[in-house]
Amino acid sequence: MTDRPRAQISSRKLPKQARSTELVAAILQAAAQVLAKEGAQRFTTARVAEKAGVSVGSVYQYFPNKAAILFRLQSDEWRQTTDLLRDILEDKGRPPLDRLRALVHSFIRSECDEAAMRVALSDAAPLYRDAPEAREARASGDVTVRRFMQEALPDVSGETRALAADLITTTLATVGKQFSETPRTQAEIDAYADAMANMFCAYLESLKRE
Amino acid sequence: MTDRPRAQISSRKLPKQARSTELVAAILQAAAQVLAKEGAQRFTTARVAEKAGVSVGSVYQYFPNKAAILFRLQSDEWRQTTDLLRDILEDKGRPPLDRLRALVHSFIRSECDEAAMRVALSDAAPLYRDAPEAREARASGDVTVRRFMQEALPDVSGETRALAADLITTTLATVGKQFSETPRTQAEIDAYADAMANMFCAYLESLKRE
DNA sequence: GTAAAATGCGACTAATTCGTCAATTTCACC
DNA sequence: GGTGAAATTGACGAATTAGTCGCATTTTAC
Repeated sequence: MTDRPRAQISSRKLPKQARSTELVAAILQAAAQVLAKEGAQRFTTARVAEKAGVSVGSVYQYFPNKAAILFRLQSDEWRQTTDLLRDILEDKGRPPLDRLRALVHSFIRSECDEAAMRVALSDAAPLYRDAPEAREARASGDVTVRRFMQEALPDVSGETRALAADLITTTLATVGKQFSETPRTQAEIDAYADAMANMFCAYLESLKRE
Repeated sequence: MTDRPRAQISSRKLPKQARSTELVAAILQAAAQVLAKEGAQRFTTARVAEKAGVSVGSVYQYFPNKAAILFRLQSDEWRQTTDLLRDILEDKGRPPLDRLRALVHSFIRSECDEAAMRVALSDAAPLYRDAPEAREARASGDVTVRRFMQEALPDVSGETRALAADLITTTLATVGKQFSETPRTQAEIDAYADAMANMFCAYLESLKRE
């Protein structure tokens, strides 16, 4: 066709490495925005590139395919959550059940922030969840919770403890996600987190008594 | 997949002859199979039609769009679950907490049957969940659980009870789904259901004591 | 037996999407 | 200023998909 005028975007001159690093960051940020605003269905490489002010070609320079972008977003999200979790659970200055309560509240609150993005990310899960990297990422995260359970329930058998850890982790994650899918007031959020914390504590207490 | 929610999701026209009734049944059965075997990504009207031994045109004769087929599958599934739930919870011959235990076991077991189809169905949820019909369907189902909670926790405030009902229902549904996503032995299934039932019972007991 | 209604067909259209690649621009270094 | 490699571009190819429409076939009603 005809030659088209260049879009002259005045980007700072930067050393090679930094330039591409920024590009990756821009792509990820744009991806998060597209995901939150448009939803998983309308999350396309073209839209991400446009939002990032970059061409599709550049996106494919740093990500092998669409799923890789989504997986990266999910990984970042997940590591953030894991860090939060560890900080709270390993604060040895407080009784275990207090820490668990605090954990539930933090988690639910953080789940309700950026709810749109998280929901869309889980809508898109079919695209990346079968990747081997995704599997191994999931497996490596239960260590903290196991250690906590060992401290909270020292006299309970390892098997029961592992099951309880699994159940609590899964409940927190899945119920939190479901809960955040509809908009809530802060009061509702706190009430729900309280109820969940009560349930967990009652459960652990009952295991202690056995 | 299309992106925006379709205007209408209910049946386009009602089958009048026996022939067409059979056709609808064939489409639904084929749809369930395609969903289970191919997953949400590869669930297309063409594949459903082929599996049903029918043409795409015929599919569109009775379903206004793809989402309608998925919604119908979901509805059927959901009604089946609701019936199961009611039968168990309203068996007045047994103590409430016994019934709750039985409910958890039944639910988890049923969730693990046809796991592939249910997972795919929830993967496809973005396609039908925003439809008005889907919203109202969800809302109408908590009655049974509320009644049960009233019986199990007569002395607890209505607010607390409603919250507990919501929490238990959501936990059962979401954790059950997550649990069924990976293949399990019967022993694992029973152990997990036991743990979950223990958690619920401990929670309700703790509410009674307050 | 026949006409009208109901049902069924499937090639086709229009739209969307992912990912590629030859051409172009930028930039570090001379 | 000049040079070549790295970075970036965006039009394009290939593939897939939802949904339509005119026509063929079957059933029903009389």
